[in-house]
Amino acid sequence: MQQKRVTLEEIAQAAGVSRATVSLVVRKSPLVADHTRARVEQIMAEMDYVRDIGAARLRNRSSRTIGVIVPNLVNSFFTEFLSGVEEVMARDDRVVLLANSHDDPRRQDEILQRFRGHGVDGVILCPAVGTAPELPGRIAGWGMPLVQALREVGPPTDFAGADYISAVSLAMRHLVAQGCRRVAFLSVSARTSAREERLAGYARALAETAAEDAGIVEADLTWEGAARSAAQILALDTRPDAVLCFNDILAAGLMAGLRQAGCEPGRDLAVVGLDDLPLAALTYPTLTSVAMDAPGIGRKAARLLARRLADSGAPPEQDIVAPRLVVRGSSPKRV
Amino acid sequence: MQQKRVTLEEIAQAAGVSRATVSLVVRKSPLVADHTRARVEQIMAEMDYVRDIGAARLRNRSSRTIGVIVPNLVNSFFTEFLSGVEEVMARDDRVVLLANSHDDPRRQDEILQRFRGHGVDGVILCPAVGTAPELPGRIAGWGMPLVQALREVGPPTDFAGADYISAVSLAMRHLVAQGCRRVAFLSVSARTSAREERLAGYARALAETAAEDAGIVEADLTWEGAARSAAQILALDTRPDAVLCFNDILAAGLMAGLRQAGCEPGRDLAVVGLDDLPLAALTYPTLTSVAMDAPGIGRKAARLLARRLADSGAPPEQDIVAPRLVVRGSSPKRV
DNA sequence: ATTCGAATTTAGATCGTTCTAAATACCGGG
DNA sequence: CCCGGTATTTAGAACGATCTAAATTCGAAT
Repeated sequence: MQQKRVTLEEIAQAAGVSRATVSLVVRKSPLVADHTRARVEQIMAEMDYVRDIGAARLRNRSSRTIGVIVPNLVNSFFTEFLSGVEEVMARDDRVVLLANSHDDPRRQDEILQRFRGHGVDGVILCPAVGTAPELPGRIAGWGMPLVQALREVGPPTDFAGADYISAVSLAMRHLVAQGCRRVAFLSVSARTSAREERLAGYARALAETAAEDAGIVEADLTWEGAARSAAQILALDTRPDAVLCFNDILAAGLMAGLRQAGCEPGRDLAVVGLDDLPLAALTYPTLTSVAMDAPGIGRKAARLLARRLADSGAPPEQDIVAPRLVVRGSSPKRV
Repeated sequence: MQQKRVTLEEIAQAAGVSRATVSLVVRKSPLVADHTRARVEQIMAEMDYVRDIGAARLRNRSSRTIGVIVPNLVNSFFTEFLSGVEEVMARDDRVVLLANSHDDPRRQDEILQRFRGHGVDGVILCPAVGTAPELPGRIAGWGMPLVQALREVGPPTDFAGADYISAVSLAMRHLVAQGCRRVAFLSVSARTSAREERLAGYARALAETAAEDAGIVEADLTWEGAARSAAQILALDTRPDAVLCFNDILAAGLMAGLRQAGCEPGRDLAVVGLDDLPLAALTYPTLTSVAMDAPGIGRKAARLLARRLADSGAPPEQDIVAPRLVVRGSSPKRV
């Protein structure tokens, strides 16, 4: 069965000191004399001591554990984000509790309760579609430090995300430079801040450039959904010469759908995605996209949370990464 | 600061019963009278009681937490796997501690120590490249239930994975049926059981079918690596008419590389992948692949661990999912 | 030697839960 | 109204660490 743990008490016994001293050694306190520390450390190594973090947390309220809630583990944008979070936390000797809300606010609530029960030090939340704007306030009421990431609800909290307004602008200016004029937008149907932001970017970019609004089409956030919407896009009143997509998954699906409909993406219709997933280099034609550095956003979110844990009084901070255009084959120069 | 928690004691006080009774209610013990239970539950709801799982674990040794170690969070095979694990665990009201070994055994060791300190109930491990075969034994020595997944080291433990030998056979028979004869294998360079298994499958399939070995080429496990290996493949002594790839990422990268080298994948050279990642439907030509049901493997791993937690004496079990061929555009009939 | 302050070490209470063993309440039958 | 038993409830000791406050040790200065 479960092996009995080696405890502080046993180490203390073996080293001929008190439990408290060993505890100080474990926590690398400068209070303990060098020779004592050395002896205790050696004995800990010999006896394979492993500190019980749960017990420690019970007393001092820090579990060195943080929770991360994402709405999805299939979209690689979230997993790249996650890997950034994990990287920083591991370096900081913290551990990540992972949960998937499946974009369901009820499940998200349950997860938060579970996290609460586990005594996480804080949470990084990418709010599910339909999350109540009051949620961040409630979480704060529990005394649980919160960083929102990628999406945002309610009044400002710590937030790490990407500037999709600029990203869409960037993409639009590129399309115009390539000679496109009638640009459609392939959006996602779920109402999230991510969607609103990109649509706002689209509107602003239309105002700023010579491009004309060829229409907005909606699809599920799956490549199949995007493929199905190809027909709709081709049937728009103003036949677009370019499509700007909510993200690379939709863009890739759209290209597949277009080809099926007899329209060669790139040649007949420029396509641009957002996020620059690894996928973008593997489609044909390769996909022009705007890179958002998902792991970077994850690292930023992790650092924001670390800062918040250190200083709960600091004012909320927004940490936004700048987009970077990556031109590939799906948006060639028009002649 | 950290809000003070509502404790059992306070609920007990408010309900006019003892701490022990409230504890029984929390744990849904049948010992407590219905009317008492009802009253206590109501008060718990009113006071927003959240049970401290850390404290509970300290006493009864079950944390309802399990650890998962994957070598990689970018390959979506692992994240799909992960989502299967997470799904089953969440349903079972357990929580997943996630860590990424980056295929580094030293990091993997550190993670295991952290997990130990957190008192996880068990671990699902996808061993890093170069993991010592003794590791599972050491973990067992700690009294920590272990399930290996996708890769395996050391003597048999509980294991959930896919039958890649059959998968490769399936792919090979398909290629032969399409009229291919000279089949090359694009492998990954890192030595893992996953690699050995697929190579063994390749060897066996060559023996079973009319196909001829056109050679084995190695690449990094990235699409860029695979793209670079396209030239090598085209330069093999026996010019292959088909390439079987270690996984879809390599297959997609290879197709991109082939095209760059002036060879049209599908038409000039059939390509088949393994895993059937979502990616496979989005390449051009779309990629024939062998589906391994990654989330299904994750669910199996989670269930194996749950079973092991319930009965630590049971004999080790291997749970292997069967492969399923998905034919797409990259392996057309030869004429 | 004595004293003082700094450097080290420690006893004992404590965190919030569950366990054990025992106490109390309740019920129907005699 | 007492009895035996079942049904419910409970006091108090754990679990393994950390905190507080106080005790001890150690030099150096007197």
